[in-house]
Amino acid sequence: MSGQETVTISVDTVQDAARVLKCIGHPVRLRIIELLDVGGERTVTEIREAIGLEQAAASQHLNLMRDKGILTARRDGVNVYYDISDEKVVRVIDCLRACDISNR
Amino acid sequence: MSGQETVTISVDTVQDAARVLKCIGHPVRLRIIELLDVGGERTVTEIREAIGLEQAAASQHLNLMRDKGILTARRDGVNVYYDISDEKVVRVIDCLRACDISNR
DNA sequence: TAGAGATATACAGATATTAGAATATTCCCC
DNA sequence: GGGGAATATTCTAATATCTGTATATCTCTA
Repeated sequence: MSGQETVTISVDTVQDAARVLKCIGHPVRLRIIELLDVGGERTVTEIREAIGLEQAAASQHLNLMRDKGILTARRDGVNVYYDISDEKVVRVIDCLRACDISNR
Repeated sequence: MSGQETVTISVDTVQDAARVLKCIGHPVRLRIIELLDVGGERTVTEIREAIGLEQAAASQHLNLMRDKGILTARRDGVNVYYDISDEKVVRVIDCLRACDISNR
């Protein structure tokens, strides 16, 4: 570390961090992440029913998060199981809970 | 707590958390928060120059975050000093750094 | 009060997001 | 191979967001 660097998230990577945060910053997607964080991997249908989503909407949100690298998808026969791909995301979510960001 | 609740961020407050996250999830705004977190309160002009923003753009992003309760504004004569309003937001940002969410 | 610097607001065009409906694909089982 | 369930893709309309330009407001000082 140089010591003169004031921005600890570099300018280059701010883009990526912002992209992930923005993606998480949607009520439906946040609830999906919550669900997966608490209960582990789930089928699209399970997620759909737990949260109350149209099939297409569920699929779209899940794909979006997979594209961003937030979720992984694992096919098992007819089902596709989604799960959180990266412990880092979980830690941010845990921090959200700990900080109770919504209770202001 | 009832014990049957599986979603630890309640459905009601997920909306607010998502709103804050989405707001933070913008490269410019994330950099502004970074700047304020590291160096404390700053003038609009200082922020503007540090990040390289048009005056109107800076003002708009700052206002947006103030509206969301992320920043506070304090007028001192001709200048308006912005700062992070809530330790909670700082902690989420710190967590972001700790988790290095952008380095995946 | 006039002028100047700092900040905010209004508006418009471009772009992105979102939800829903329809359709397609994939996979298993018969 | 055919049927059916699970999931994905495509398209569209409504809405929201972003950026830039122009204009307005605020505050100090002369």
